Amino acid sequence: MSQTHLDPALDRRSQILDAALVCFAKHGFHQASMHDISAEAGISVGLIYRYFENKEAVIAAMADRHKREIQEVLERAREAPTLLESLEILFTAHCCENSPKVLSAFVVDLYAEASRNPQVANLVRDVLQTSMDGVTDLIARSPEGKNAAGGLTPKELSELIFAVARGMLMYDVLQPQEMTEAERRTAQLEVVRRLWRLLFTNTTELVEA
Amino acid sequence: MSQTHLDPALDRRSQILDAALVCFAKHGFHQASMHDISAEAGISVGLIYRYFENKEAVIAAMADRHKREIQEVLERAREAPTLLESLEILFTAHCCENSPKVLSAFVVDLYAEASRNPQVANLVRDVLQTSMDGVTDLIARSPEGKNAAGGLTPKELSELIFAVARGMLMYDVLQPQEMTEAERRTAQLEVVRRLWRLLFTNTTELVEA
Amino acid sequence: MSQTHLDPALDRRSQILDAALVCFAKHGFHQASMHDISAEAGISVGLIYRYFENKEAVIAAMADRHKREIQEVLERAREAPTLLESLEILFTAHCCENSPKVLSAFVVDLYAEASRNPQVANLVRDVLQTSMDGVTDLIARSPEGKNAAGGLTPKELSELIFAVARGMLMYDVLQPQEMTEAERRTAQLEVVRRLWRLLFTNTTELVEA
Amino acid sequence: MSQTHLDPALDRRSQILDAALVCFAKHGFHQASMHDISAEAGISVGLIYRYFENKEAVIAAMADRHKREIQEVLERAREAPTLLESLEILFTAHCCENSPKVLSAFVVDLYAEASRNPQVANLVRDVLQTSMDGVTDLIARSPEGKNAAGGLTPKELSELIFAVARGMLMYDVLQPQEMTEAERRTAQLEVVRRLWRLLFTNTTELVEA
DNA sequence: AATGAATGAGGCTTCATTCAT
DNA sequence: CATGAATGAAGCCTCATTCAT
Repeated sequence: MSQTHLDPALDRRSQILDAALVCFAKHGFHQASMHDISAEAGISVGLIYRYFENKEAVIAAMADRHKREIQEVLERAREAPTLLESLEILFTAHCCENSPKVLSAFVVDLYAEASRNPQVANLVRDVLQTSMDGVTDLIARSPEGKNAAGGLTPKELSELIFAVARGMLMYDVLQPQEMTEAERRTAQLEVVRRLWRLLFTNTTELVEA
Repeated sequence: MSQTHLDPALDRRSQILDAALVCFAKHGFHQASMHDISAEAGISVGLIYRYFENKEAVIAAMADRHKREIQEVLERAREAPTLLESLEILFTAHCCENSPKVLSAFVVDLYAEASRNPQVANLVRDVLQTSMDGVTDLIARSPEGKNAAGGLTPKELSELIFAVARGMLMYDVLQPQEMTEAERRTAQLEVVRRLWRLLFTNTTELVEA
Repeated sequence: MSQTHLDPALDRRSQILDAALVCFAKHGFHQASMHDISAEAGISVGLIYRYFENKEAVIAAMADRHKREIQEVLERAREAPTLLESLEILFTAHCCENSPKVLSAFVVDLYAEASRNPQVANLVRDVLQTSMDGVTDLIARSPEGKNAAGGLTPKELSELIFAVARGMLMYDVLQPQEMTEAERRTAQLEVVRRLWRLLFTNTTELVEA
Repeated sequence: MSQTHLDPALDRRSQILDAALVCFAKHGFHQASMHDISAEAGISVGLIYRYFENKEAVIAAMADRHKREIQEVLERAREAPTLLESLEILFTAHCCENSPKVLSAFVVDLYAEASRNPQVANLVRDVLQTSMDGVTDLIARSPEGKNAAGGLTPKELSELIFAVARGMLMYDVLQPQEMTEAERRTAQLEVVRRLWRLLFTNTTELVEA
């Protein structure tokens, strides 16, 4: 509120990145033209270049902002009382943030770009590694995670959990608009919740009992 | 067999699609130029247009060929003696085909393209649905799958299994060349095997026993 | 003297022209951007437009200032006791003024610009004509010039002298930084001095004697 | 004639360079747009890029062609019976070639470009050095040049001669269209001829006589 | 069937110029 | 007076596509 106009330059950058996100999600990084972005942002093409060196820099800044958003979510997840609640926070965020909405298409494009742009690959790998390390840590510390099912280590569990989240996000881009995004997320959440319970319900205790 | 070289037009199409796969995986659909593809195929640009209406058609044909390859794998998977062996066949193929190699980058690009090209989306959704239906069926028929862990239905189990596979494939594009593709696949396979065993080892029986 | 700082607007114009000279010499008229000039002058872009209608006007003003500088030199040259000393004053100035330094590159650019900008062409032609007329006059009045060598008229002698000066200036822009500008000027001066002496040593007298 | 279509690629390059010469002379290197050149050549913009990497390459190729043309002239000059005739061949060519016409504006622009583009500077310096060395040699070998007037060495005489030629060429760009190019050349030739005679008429003989 | 020269629309980027503050 | 954010036309260059050979 009072912060809104503290730094107009940052506001502009955000405005441009918001527009870029929409365009990138709609057309892809390389199919979205600078003109598309400027139109979406309601500014002129030239103005983008006052805030970003070039298109590459816009993409990199988007990746960087994505990274910082994910890291924020990780902080919040760390503070949840139980492991499952932490995972739920992460999963919900990883799927779709609220403001600005991280569209699945953007994330898939980010990975596609990462496969050939080392700078982007580093950013994505970095944020992913940090997140996975955080979850590995959460698992290792939580009572449920200590003796997880299937003889899986905390690291492997973390890998599985993130793979599922990514895989579901990837699936999202195929969906026509029949189902609302909220419904889809709810349905997915139900499935992963059962997976998590399965992974972290200490079956050995059941056997012992 | 005897049909293989009867239709030279099909050979040309294959040759072009093989080249396109390499280029698409290396540069992405829209960053790869028709000239790149023609050079990779060792033919002239104009010749591509004798076999494909335009670039879009090449992409669509690639998606279509991908579909048929996956369906072939599904056939093989169906014939495996156990559910876990079926899954292994599918997982290995989904990661990387042998000839021509289906590179992870291509699949990620395919999903990215699907998010904005309805024709491609339909193809990808179709093949995925068919595969998932097939696996759902396999699970429902197999003794291990009937009463799976966590109260998950065969459909949900299938969703999980495919999500994990996709998620791991997506992760692949981030990897630098440190690890060979074979090693990575082996490591992934070990993790998913344990997941599958966990999902399909009927823990309720353990409790009952 | 007392007028020097009476008109701050003139100071601003000078400041801008000084900066423009540096930028024009470094990048050329059309490669130097208004932003370059404003940065070199340590002012904002907009301010330039308070003192000059547009970029063309800056170029024209530069040409005009160059003209007045040359005319000043001509005045000084006129007052020299001998023809050769007059020429030396002119030659030295034509090569490189002291403050602000008239860089050779600027002059070559000025002629290049003159070849397509009639306004600039008029200015340059005007100053050149004035200078040449002045020198023609000097020659005609001086005892050495009256019966110059080779049967050349004062006008032709003047043309030759200016052509040599321009040609040497043009040569300067090719030089790498090996030789200092001062050294180069000295070497050139030596050659032209001998030319002048050759032109104005009345050889006919020698013959007659 | 029969050579005209031996290599159509070379023809295209020549065609483009011819057009570029016209545009460069008319507007300057950086003011001439690629579209201007393509229009002058009667082809599309894209086609230029099949024969030249970029605009810089066109400029460099023009400089290179200029170099080869000058070298040809030097060869012809070498074969002239007397020193003065050699100089006349060189001077006429240095001013304006016939096919394709080397316009003065182009040469002035070339020097302007050389002052900031090292690649062009090297080319121009190279051709100039070769030409001057050639003339120095001609002077040193010729009976007239051995004991030139004014105590000038062959190298200094060569410098003077080239400076005059350059200076006159530079003067050309100022001329309005009143005088035809031929008339101007004739007038200039008359002056330089007298200079050359002055430089190379062995005055010592006069004295001795 | 096959080539690759040719086209031209469209993308990225720069920069002269304006104007609200 | 002075600033510099903002504009948008225009330039360079790429590339999907066509077509004469």
